[in-house]
Amino acid sequence: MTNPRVWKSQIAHEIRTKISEGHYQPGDMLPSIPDLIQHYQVSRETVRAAIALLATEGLALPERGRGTIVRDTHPVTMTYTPGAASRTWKEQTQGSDQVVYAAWEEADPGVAETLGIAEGGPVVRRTRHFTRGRGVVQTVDQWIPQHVAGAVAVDLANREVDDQVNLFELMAAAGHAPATTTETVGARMPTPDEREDLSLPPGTPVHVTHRVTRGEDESPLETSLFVGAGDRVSSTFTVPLNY
Amino acid sequence: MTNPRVWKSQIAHEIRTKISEGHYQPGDMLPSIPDLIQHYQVSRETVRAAIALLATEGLALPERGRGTIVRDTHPVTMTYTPGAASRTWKEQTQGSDQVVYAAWEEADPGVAETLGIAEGGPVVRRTRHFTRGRGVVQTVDQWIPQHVAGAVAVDLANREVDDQVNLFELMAAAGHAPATTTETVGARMPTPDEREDLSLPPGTPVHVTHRVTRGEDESPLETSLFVGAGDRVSSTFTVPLNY
DNA sequence: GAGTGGTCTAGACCACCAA
DNA sequence: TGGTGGTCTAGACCACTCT
Repeated sequence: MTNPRVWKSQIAHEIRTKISEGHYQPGDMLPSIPDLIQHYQVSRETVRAAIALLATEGLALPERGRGTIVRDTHPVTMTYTPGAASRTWKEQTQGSDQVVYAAWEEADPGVAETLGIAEGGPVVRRTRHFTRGRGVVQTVDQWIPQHVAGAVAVDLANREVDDQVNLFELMAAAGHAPATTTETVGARMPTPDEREDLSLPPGTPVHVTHRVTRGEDESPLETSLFVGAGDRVSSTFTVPLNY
Repeated sequence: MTNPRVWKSQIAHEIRTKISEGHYQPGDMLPSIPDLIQHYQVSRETVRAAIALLATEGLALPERGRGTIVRDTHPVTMTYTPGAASRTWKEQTQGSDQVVYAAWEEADPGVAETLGIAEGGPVVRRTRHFTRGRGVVQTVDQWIPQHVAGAVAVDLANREVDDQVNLFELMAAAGHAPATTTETVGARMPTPDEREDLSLPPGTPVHVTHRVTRGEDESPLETSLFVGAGDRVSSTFTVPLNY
């Protein structure tokens, strides 16, 4: 044979099919492990391996003492719209955001390069958590170079300053008016830290947005890294066409 | 104890740390399973479970007969830029795209709604594969409603017509000039089909873009669904700011 | 306490790769 | 042919939830 025995994939495939055909609805309990052992006449670990596969695909959520729940596949409940600010977040999502960290730091190589400053140069770093319902849905790290942060009328290294809209307006007032943002959007699996911060179930990717805000002269004014729960955050962009 | 025994997570954690600290570099081989059994004095399945964890996180890639390779964490090698067309794809990435399917179909409910036509109404569906190096990197499904597809000077249900730029120009020539696109970007784990099409290693999410192209009067002209390998595709948007 | 999933073991056999 | 990872087993013990 070219293949080893196939129980694991076989069982996973059958359950996956039953989910996609609606035999098992989101919220339903899957048959218990002992039931599946009976049904397929295989060992416990084999059944668990099949379920684990479905879990990493985001289709099932095993819970100790209760059973295995069929997950809602794409409950994309929230939209982050770029080029807008946290005011928009609140309006659109009825969520909230909170500054959890703000301080002067030395720019690491990556940040220094995107901001066009010297490595190790002074930057303000601000970390925010965006919340909706219970639980953090997106985290943001923001870096602002000294020549911008120092020109602004408030102390950005202070957690009190918590409104993005004001920040952009303050920048404008300080002679650093933001003109455009460039956002690069990608996906990857979360680090263990991110899984904890965002309470991610197994098999849920994160949605990563790297933003650079520039002034009229194209000089970078700030850069941010948004990391959102892949099953709860998406981004919408509208772009005029030229072809 | 509140926790069961922890070997699996413990071993995974140690290896993960060694990767992030550079003791194991991308491309290196991890110690073999027998070595790790020796080192940690645990059973084979326990070691495999730890490695499987790292694999689903995208950090390790076990290969039969060879060993387990440390994966390159974020090799985002390619950029899809929205509002542009496949001409741009070729210029930017030195890749190619190929039409693998083109035919008239009946609109399913979702497509019908986004296109603003009747459910089951006639649409042209076109599927393309975007390739770079060896292997498909992104697949696209596109739906064009009859009043647009029928007005265009070529037969879109024919696979020969393969250039997106021409399509937009053809639409314009037929009195349906595209004016804007709205793109919604998200992330999720792939279906088994997608894993095969895109040759995705375990633990790699897909990067999903849902696009709607509209004319001057906001009427939908086409909709597309882009599904890309999360470790190879990202999207970049530049947006003028208004705050 | 009964039932659920989580972890671990010791051993077996298989598929694949490279020398 | 020897080493690597992949699958599977039968049984044990543990942690958690619900009644």
